[in-house]
Amino acid sequence: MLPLERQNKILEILEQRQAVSVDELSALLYSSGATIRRDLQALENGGMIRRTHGGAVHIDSNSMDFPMTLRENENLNAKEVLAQKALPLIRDGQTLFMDSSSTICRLARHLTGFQRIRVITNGLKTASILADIDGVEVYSTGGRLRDNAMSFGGTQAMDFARQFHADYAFISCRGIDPEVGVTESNETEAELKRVYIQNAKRVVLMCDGSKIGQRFFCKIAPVESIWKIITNVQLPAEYGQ
Amino acid sequence: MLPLERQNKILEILEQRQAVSVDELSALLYSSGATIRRDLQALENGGMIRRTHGGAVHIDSNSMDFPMTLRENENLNAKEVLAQKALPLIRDGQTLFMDSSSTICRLARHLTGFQRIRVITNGLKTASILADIDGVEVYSTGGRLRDNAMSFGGTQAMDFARQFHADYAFISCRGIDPEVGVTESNETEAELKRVYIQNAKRVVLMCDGSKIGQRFFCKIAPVESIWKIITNVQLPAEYGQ
DNA sequence: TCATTTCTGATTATATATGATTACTTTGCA
DNA sequence: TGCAAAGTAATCATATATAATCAGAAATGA
Repeated sequence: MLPLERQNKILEILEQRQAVSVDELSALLYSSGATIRRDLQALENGGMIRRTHGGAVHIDSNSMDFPMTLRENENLNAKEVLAQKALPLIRDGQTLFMDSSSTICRLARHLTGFQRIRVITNGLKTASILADIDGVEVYSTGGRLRDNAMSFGGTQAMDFARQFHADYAFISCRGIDPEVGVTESNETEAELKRVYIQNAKRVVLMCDGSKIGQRFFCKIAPVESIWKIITNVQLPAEYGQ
Repeated sequence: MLPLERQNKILEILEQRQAVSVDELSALLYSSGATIRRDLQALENGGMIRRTHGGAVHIDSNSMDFPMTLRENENLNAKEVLAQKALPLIRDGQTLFMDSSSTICRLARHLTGFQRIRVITNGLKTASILADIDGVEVYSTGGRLRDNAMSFGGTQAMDFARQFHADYAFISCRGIDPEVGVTESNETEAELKRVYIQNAKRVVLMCDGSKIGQRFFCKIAPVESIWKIITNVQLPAEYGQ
């Protein structure tokens, strides 16, 4: 059997079964263990499978499409908790602004089972996740793509967002403080969040405890303009929640 | 037997079977191993098949998506071949329109090593790939995200594109025919491509041989408005190339 | 017609793939 | 923790496939 033909067969087998052992492949494909191992190594180098001791496992194709950034992996639990708290607010037929942060992106993953939800976002990853969810109509702001943040910004993005009015704006921030209000470290991101806030009926701020009491350079809005703060810690009284 | 006739037979055989060996082809087509090997090499250079030691395997369109290590780059597929042909056209400092097709997306992956390239695209994946490349400034059209195509479309996307003027428009299509011109099966995608064509100095059409002579519902542009057609087969004279 | 180019198959030196062997690593269990 | 079993990577000899070269055959074009 030809080398690539054999490797293709291995891939086929791994699409039907989650995992397979070297011995099984060896028997199925009439090749020695050494040959199978070399095939598996080649496939792994190409990113097609993942090796395990004694065999290989399937890599599912969407997980490799957009490799998770480090930022999303850290504090995963906290973000998941915030998403679960936010979810009950949402109803069928609503229109939502969602910023490009990884916290809000986490919420996007859970937007399943709704009908006629409309989302306007400047987050590339959020948009691509929502694209796969039935019942969600996605609008992306477009504009200049900010390299490291995977988010759109700039005049065009703001103009785009201004065309809509939403039931909720789901936003995150770098810091929130009773005196200074909600702050962000990047002006491009901040100005777009201001647009979201202006054009939404209710503003939901989602941030973990580490942001509380922090102050950053760009002011987004005073605490009073936030309808609800969703966080994983007890909030002091000054936040008016 | 003529060389091209023999190569077509090889392709036919490989459409029915996953893989075939040089010896088998040699027997089936009454030619020496050397001749078969030369045919296979030609087909591989055109991106039509993938060579393996002892024979060749069929290229199936999903498996070729992308994980390509350096060593695997020697095995080119059709989209890769087109990308390599298009690359020399591009110069530092230029502005490019790129559509959302997978063919153009492949070109995007190679846009490395340039300076001050500006790209306007409606392709979600193209945008996210370019975001990671230094020297490329990415603008995404935004607009309604078309679920299955991972691309933006609609009025907003068109309005956005109209704000720019580009040196090149790199577009793909479903069909091209000397009489009907360039066609597409989806109107949303087609109307955006028309905007790209109108606002670009030169239009480069990239498509593999299977599109030649095909006609689809939505007309994009006549053949004359295409500055250069990049394909992996010999073009008949009527295409004016 | 002849000259030129392209194509072909034989030859050979080189490169690749394979399975056996062996020494080493990981795993799981006591 | 340490030991046995299972799995692996490295090496090697062998078989097979390949690219490179060449000379003759077939097509091409003046």
